[in-house]
Amino acid sequence: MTRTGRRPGDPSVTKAEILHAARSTFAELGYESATLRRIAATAGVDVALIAHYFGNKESLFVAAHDLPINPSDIAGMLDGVSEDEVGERIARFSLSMLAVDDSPAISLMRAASTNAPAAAMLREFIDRTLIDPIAEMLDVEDGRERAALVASHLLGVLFARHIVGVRELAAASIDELVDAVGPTLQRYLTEPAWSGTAT
Amino acid sequence: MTRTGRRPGDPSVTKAEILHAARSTFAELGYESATLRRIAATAGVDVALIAHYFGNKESLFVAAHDLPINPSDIAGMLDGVSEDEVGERIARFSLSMLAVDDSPAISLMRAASTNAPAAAMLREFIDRTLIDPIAEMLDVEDGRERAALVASHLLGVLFARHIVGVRELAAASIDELVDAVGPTLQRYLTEPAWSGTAT
DNA sequence: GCTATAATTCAACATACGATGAATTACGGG
DNA sequence: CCCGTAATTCATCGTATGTTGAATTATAGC
Repeated sequence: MTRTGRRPGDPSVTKAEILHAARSTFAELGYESATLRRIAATAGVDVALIAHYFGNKESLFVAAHDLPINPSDIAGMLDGVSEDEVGERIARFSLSMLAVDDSPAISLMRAASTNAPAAAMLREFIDRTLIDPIAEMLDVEDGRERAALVASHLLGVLFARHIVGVRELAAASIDELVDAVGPTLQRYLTEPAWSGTAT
Repeated sequence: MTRTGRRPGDPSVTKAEILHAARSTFAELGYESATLRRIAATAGVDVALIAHYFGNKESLFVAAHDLPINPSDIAGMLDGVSEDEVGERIARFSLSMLAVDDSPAISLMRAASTNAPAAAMLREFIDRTLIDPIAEMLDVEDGRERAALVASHLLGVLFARHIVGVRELAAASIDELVDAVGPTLQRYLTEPAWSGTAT
């Protein structure tokens, strides 16, 4: 059995396996509890190889979460949708994309809870992929506040369903969630101005 | 300077200081990153004293989060509130109680993200202090599902505001949040049946 | 085909953690 | 006033972590 040294085959698949293992391990355990050794073991690789490719743990985390969704996805999805369907559309798109136990979104949420850089990543991600495009589409003065409320509700559903494991939500299907949450998002987006959020 | 041995004064205040330090440290850093040594340092105490009083880290965590709010608080607060004000009432009560950076709720949320026992604690807490009393008050078939949606939104606002630090929500006052979120909760609670959540 | 370079593992490091046991000091009941 | 007991610290252990450097093997360019 060959133990040390370079092994035959394409190195890029090894690298991809590391990223895959990192994603699912971070998603399952969060940033601090996901150890490099465990990720390496999952990827069938020595710890040092991770350092070789990614330098340190934080860089690996960043690399593993870099391109989950790009902002144009949401923007494109909103294209040509009638105003009164936009809430359901956002709910369905976001939830079906993100409501999976080992999705990068859940991973980021887990990590963000205990790790400041991860929280910054998630904040930026929410800004770029949710708040920015939604606010731009709405094109009203308090658009960002409305979009932030939408984002907060989606985050809450994901948190309650996948992290806390609230029974009533964990038992619900995506369709049922969309039916329940969609109209709420709709209301946040198109209800005529209420007392209002911050300046 | 006295270094070792028992020190003068009431030991119960020392114990209380440990619990206080534990709460704020867990709230700030989450379960894994909040080290016993740091908590001890914050409390001005040696690590071993924590072990003496609480046994191990998990027991300390449980002790530090044991009685933040009891179920009757919510139940009592809902007493005699007219049906169309209940959403705002829950929003105001929950948010003013929980929307503080070092509140036990935020601490539990942080810990729940990466620690299964903490997630179980939070799940039970949500069940007992939110879903149970609200569902009982509603007294309709899908009461628990409605209450779970309320809880998820509240969790989302807390998560987005205090953990992720979404600007638009962090900048908003409690009153503004209540104005925005209250009607949504109201809708979840009293809107005539929609397509529905799980069985 | 040779060789420089990249890929990969092994071994080890310094550090920090949670836990434990022994020692020292103050308190409280008789 | 004395003595058992509780409160508190010190010292240390075993373990696990992230990181680093040296050694070994396959690949790719000439």
